[in-house]
Amino acid sequence: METRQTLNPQELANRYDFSTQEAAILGLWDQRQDYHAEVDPARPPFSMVIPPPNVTGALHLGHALNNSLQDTLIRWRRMQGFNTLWMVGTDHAGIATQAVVERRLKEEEGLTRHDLGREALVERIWKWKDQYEQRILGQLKSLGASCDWPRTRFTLDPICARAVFATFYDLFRQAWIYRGKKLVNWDTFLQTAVSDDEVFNETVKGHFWHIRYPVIEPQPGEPTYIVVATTRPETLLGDTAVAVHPQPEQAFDKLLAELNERWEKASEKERVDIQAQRETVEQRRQTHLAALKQLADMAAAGRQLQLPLADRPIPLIADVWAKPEMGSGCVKITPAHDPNDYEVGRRAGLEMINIMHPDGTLNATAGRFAGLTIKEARKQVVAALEAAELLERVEDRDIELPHSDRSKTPIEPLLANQWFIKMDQLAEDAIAAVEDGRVQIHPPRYARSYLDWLVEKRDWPVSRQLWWGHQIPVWSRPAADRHELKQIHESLFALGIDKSAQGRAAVQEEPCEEPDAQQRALLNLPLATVHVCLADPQDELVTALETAGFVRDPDVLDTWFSSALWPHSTLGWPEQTPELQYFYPTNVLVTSRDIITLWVARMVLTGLNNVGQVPFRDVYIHPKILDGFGETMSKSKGNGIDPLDIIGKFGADALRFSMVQLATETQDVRLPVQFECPHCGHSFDQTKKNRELPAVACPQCSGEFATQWAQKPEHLALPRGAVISERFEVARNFVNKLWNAARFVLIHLEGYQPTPIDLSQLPVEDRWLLSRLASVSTEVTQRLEQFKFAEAARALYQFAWDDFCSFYLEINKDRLQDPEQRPQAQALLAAALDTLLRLLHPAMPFVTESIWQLLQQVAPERGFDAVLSLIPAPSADQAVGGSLAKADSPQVLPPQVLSPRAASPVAMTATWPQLPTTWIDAPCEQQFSIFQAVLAAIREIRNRQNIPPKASLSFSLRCDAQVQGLLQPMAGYFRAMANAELRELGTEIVPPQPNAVVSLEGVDVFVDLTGFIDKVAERQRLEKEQEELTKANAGRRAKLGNDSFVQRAPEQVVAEVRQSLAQAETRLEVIRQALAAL
RNA sequence: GGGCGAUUAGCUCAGUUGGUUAGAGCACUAGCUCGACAAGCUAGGGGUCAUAGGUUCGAGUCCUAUAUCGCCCA
Repeated sequence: METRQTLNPQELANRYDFSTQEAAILGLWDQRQDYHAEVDPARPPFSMVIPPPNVTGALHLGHALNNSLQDTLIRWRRMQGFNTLWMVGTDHAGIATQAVVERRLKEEEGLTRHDLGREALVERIWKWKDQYEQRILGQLKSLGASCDWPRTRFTLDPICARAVFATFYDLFRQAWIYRGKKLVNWDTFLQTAVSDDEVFNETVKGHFWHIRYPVIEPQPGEPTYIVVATTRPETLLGDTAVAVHPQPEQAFDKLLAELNERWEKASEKERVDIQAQRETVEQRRQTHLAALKQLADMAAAGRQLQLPLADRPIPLIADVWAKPEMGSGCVKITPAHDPNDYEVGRRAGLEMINIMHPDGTLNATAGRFAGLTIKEARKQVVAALEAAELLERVEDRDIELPHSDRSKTPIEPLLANQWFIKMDQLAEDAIAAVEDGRVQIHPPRYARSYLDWLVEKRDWPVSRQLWWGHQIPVWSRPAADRHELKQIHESLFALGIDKSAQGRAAVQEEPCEEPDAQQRALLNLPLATVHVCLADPQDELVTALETAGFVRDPDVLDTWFSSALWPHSTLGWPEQTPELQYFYPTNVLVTSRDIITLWVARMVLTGLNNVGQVPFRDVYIHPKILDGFGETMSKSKGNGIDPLDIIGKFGADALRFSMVQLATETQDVRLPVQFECPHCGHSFDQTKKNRELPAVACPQCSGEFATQWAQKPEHLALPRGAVISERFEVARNFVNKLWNAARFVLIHLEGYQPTPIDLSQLPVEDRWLLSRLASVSTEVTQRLEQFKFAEAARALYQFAWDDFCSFYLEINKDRLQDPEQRPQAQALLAAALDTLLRLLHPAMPFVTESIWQLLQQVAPERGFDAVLSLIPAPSADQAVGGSLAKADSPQVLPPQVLSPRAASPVAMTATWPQLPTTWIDAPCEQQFSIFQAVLAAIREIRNRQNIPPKASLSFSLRCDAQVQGLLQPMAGYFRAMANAELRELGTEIVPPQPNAVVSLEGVDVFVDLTGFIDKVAERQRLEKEQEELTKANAGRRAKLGNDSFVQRAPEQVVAEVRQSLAQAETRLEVIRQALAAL
């Protein structure tokens, strides 16, 4: 930093050079490490954990929003005197990261993960992680995030891993973790299961094949075959039943009753549709009911069908899943390959036949079709059916087909062994925590999605068929019979793995679902499987277990399992570390609504289970940023804004302040997106069309530039055009305004000497400023406590720009010229700027720190610090609830004379302003607003009359003694701010002639128009004013003439209307006279 | 199908427990390079508060329905 001797404020650039300044400030902060927290029981803690960004890729604008808000909170609390910890780190993001690395492997080397092997692939992903983690942390730093960098964690690092295995072991031991079968969304390309939220549906053109299933030994009068329809004919190889509705008549009745009910409530338009449906159902009932009843009877009688191509008998069963109104009313059941059929299979105790290899080809159970891909098998199955004359007909149909978001290939449902976490008790505890207010969600409406999801208590499947993640710490061995089972238990006993294993290992025995021994033998199923879970997967028992024939589960845990532990795992749990005891529970979690269930709810339930306390007290859910079309931003749409582009073009403070301004209570905010032309700098709206092009031409200079889609050499050769939003200009301009206001102050602090400020001797403008400062700091504090970021930003913006710059600085221009007034003015200016910087620091840390450093050189000792230090720092017992207990105004009365004190060396650790409420002076603010109104009136006349700014005006004011007392000392300010000379003021004045008059409440302004008068303009202005007032008064008269208003409305409201009518009448009279005089 | 939310100026958004003439920023118009700031200053124009009902002395605000859009869950 420059020294006092070398700083010449006159030489500061008139535009804030954010890129240079940000780099310097980052260096300063890194050197000081004020962001690092150590346990200190004497001080109250305030802690947060970052939602760990995925190491999959770079940060996007949503992260910028999320982290701007968190940093605003943490800086604010730090300034309030809390010992603040912002825990930072990244998430390994299982499938997302593995998929990215695998895709690159395929593209760049033509290899699959199987070519490479587990160990080598995982090694590659670690390398990817190292690279991206660094990039992500770097991005957070450039955003100004004051995370506790030395404590950076990663969900796969040893500390987090320890918590993961401790949790798994604990749940396994209590049998809250169990293994079961589940249909998973199988991605045949990546050969892994993907979760429901990684699946998207796409409508594709397909067919509906109607297939005949012959009836075995039909009784006389019964059909010889049954028709079922399917969009996936190859799955019939895995069919284990055909279902028909058990009570078709009742089903029809119920359906019609429902349609009637809907018809009653429906609008005319909908009724047409419902009526058509009713007719179709009625008709079907006529044509199909008898046959369906017969089928139901056949099912009850245990009739069997011959499964085409596979030549197996399968039962005809009765199940409500079969819809009598659809197709033939019969449906084939393939429990291992369809979620609905799976449920039917469970109800009916059907066999579940898996016909697929993990790579999507058919396995041995498919007989002669084994080895074929799904696509090829479908072709051949259809051909074979045709040849056997079992294909009745084929329909064209649009099909909703699930696709994997990761590989963009169709999903095949597949039955697999999975580990589950039982949700009963865990969910109940997490529900209670929100219901009794231990965790508060803001805005409160989001508590509903949290609770609705938890009450379902659906068990949490935690297995993922991946290599990147925490490998499940369970070793298993199947036992074919009782003898082997006994042997296994004996060998475990010999290893010391039994009930007395004392926290090292736990055993579960999973019996086979199939009770029948013959069936088991047929399907090659074990009698039972013995599972051993190790608390530490590095335990030396591993070798012994593996020698004893146990095999470790190859799957890894769901990423959310490790992130669910984030608030306590990062603090060292299961060790009872001092950090855990001091910083847990954390205070606030800031996140977005789409992971309330996936993440927030799970953190609460694991926190309660592991630590016995909620992980955080407040959850703030911020809005989602959409583009100008109301669509979510994403790289795949081409409308994603890169925060680094914004930081480069507008500065980190502009990005942050914009984010804070966006954080309203609504659930979405729109940010229209533009392209920026790299040739001429022109920015223009993105459209749904141009955002998908590899190259775009600038409408201004017609220069072409490349977008993210550029791939061909001719496009890659073009310069890259950034995706930005003009909305950041507002905040960029604000940052610059602040910079220039500071320049003004710094320039005028020349010769500054620390001077005491005597509050009893202050002129009106200073009292006004202190009053505004006190109200604004109170308001901003309250807004932040309520998580109302946008409102805090609004209050700051309005104060800094409209009050501080437009009035206070302008007024001071005069005073600073006067040697007698100058020291006092300087003392107040320095103190006021100091306070403003503190207030803005949490949202705009760089520019405020830059200016603070300059102010340190010019005025290191300044005014309000004396008051600020009167505020008691929060004590350890004030930490409860996370909010600074309302320490309100200082216990000690604020002094009348403020002595300057040395300020904090950095803004980052300066005290948060909490000015005495006694400074709030409503009458003074009201009086000052009269001054502002008179000033505005004079300026309006000048503009209306087209009087050049350089021409001096003179004016007179008619007002009462009180207003006279206020405005008399401010006469000079009218000169400075409106180039207008106050000639006369008081009750008895002689208005200049000709004049323009503006009648305000309590004061009439007469501007001397000698030499300027434009009668037409003046008449227009007066007539417009007259019209407005007359219209408003007509409304008031109508109100007062309404008896029920006068009788029923509160007296005060009626009185107010009467008063405003009277005042408006007085003003109208002045206008009428003026019009007459014209 | 169930739930949540939105609809206010050309655009993006505020709008307190219902109470004077509905606000801000951007954009637009006119004027201004005066020693902090043209990324600026001064002033101005612009709104049947989505639609239809209802409650009320009084509705942008409360209730009901409709329309359009977005998100979550099944």
